[in-house]
Amino acid sequence: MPVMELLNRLGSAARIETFNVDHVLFHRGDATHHMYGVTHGQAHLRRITREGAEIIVHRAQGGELFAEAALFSSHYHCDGIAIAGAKIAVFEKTAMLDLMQRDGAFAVMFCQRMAGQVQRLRSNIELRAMRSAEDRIMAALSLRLGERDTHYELPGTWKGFAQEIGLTHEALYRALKRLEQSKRLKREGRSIQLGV
Amino acid sequence: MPVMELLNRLGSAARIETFNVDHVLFHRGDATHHMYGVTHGQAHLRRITREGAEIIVHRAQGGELFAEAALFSSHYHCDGIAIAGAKIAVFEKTAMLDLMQRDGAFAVMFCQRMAGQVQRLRSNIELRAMRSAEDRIMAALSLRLGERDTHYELPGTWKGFAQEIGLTHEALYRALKRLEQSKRLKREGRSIQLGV
DNA sequence: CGTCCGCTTGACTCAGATCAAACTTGGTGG
DNA sequence: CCACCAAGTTTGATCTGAGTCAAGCGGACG
Repeated sequence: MPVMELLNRLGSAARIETFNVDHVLFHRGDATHHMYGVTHGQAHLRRITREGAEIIVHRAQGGELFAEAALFSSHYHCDGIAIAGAKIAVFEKTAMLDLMQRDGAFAVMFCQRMAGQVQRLRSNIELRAMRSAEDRIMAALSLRLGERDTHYELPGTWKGFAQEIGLTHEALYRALKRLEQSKRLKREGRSIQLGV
Repeated sequence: MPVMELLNRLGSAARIETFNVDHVLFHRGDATHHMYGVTHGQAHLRRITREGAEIIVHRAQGGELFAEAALFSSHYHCDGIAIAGAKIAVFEKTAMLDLMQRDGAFAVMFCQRMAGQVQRLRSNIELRAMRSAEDRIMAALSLRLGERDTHYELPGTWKGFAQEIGLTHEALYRALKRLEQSKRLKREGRSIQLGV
């Protein structure tokens, strides 16, 4: 788990904090002094529009980095919130940047993580451009499968999957049913068989 | 323009190619030897689903890097296509990685670019989660505006804007009209005034 | 044993997609 | 300088499929 790796590498420039109620880690506009990593639970990036609506820009899960963009910006662009029950690793921004400058291999690894994220985010956007629920599901599954694979074990819940691809769970279940009826996939619980 | 910067830094490990018809830069599954940058025109990342449907995973514009993920992967995950009329910078993968390893500042800069992209992509996804065209437009504009700004000059066309936020141009124009009628914005050509 | 949550299905509604058509703008080339 | 073509802009009519609300089932977990 790279969050743990980071904790070791940074030594005293890192620590872990635990929150048993929702807690604001930073406010939009604050000067950036830290980057974070989620070790347990969730953390959210949130933005308030000028009309007062709240939009969640990102939900980080256990194992993921959080607010990486802080490294490259003088102030935060969103509010950062640790959700009740979360354990959050806190890294000194300057120490991180130093480490990247000094250790090329580390910098490359960090870039790799970011590149992976960019890839996944892009795929997700293109996915959501598909109007039809059925196409969207099939495309999402295709993206998650290897080239020749035809079987897939859903990591989370179907409801969660629906959210990830931008559908309501009802729409998802109905589309799944149609896909099964037209023999484009078979499923049993959370295990999926493509084609036939 | 950072693509140009890269060309200088990499010297003989970089070159520019021009394409007057659509051209496949690389196929999915090919070993990765190059990363690219778009200097003019467009390049697409494309994937073919097992049902034969084509999905465009990414459309890179002039000035953007293209297929950065190739740096961290042994083979391409998509097909890469230079659109007719494009000028594409071609960078040796190994030279890029070397440079990043050796030059910490360069690595940090590269990460910064990626971080910026991640931010924009995330915002975009959250944007598309909004059902209402009006909310979507207002939120998109809010994201592009500075905190206190109230005026904005649209960089591209309205039609392009519609695509970026996942609406048809018809839906966009109609929603704009409603927003104007309810005095939530005013516009004149491509210049926009929020509120009143 | 009760509660929570994921799962599943039904009925209805509506906002945005789609198809169509006209007008404007801008740029190209003769 | 004007004719012309391509692309953006604007509006109308219609339709459809996903959202919403509602309700019931079953398994997990304390």
